Amino acid sequence: MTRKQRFQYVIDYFLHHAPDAETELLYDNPYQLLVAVILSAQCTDKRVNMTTPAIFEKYPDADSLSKATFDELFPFIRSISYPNNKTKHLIGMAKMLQEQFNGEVPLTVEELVQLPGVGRKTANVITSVVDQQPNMAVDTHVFRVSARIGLTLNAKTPLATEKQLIQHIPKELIHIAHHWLILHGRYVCVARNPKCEKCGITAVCKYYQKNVAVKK
DNA sequence: ATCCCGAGGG
DNA sequence: CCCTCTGGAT
Repeated sequence: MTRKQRFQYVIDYFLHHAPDAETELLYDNPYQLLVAVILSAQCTDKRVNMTTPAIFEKYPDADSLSKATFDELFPFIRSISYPNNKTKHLIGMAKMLQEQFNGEVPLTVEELVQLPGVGRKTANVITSVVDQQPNMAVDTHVFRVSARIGLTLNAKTPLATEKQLIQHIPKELIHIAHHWLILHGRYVCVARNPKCEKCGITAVCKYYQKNVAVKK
């Protein structure tokens, strides 16, 4: 099977089985999505969603969040990974939104990565989810799943994974393909003991063929 | 002990 | 490239 055929098989499968895949983070506008994605670093979406409603109620926009003090905001974030960093990042991010972007979330990767707490992955999430830009955010799930299936070849960094995926996935499908890989990684192709018996694409999966199929 | 939609700094 | 940040779930 060629690499092109592998991509085609995977795309066809998810187009049929997950045509409406989308983020599981709770949000109502770009500002809320940005806050949620910053909080999601090394933390499950489920746990982020437990904290964001209270944050959005007290800090409904960049203006109110920019005026928060560390001690006011910290308790909301305390039970998430890296609460110190994330509290600082959120306030700093909101201040820069106010000072440089009229309180609105910019929708280019170049502008987004200037914000405290926003790196390439977060910028790709915002621009692809809010604006359907053909940017591929590579998180731990996308990285792992792509490597296992064989969508990526010898990709050792998230950036390498991003470039290979963008090269092989049609532009108009990149933003949804991100969610296909995320959700597949979260519920089926999990890090430890992947649930290959539940997986619909083992026929083209390098990991399955190497580690599972041979033992049967 | 390992993992979760990483970012910043050295 | 490396390291640190750092809590909860499994």
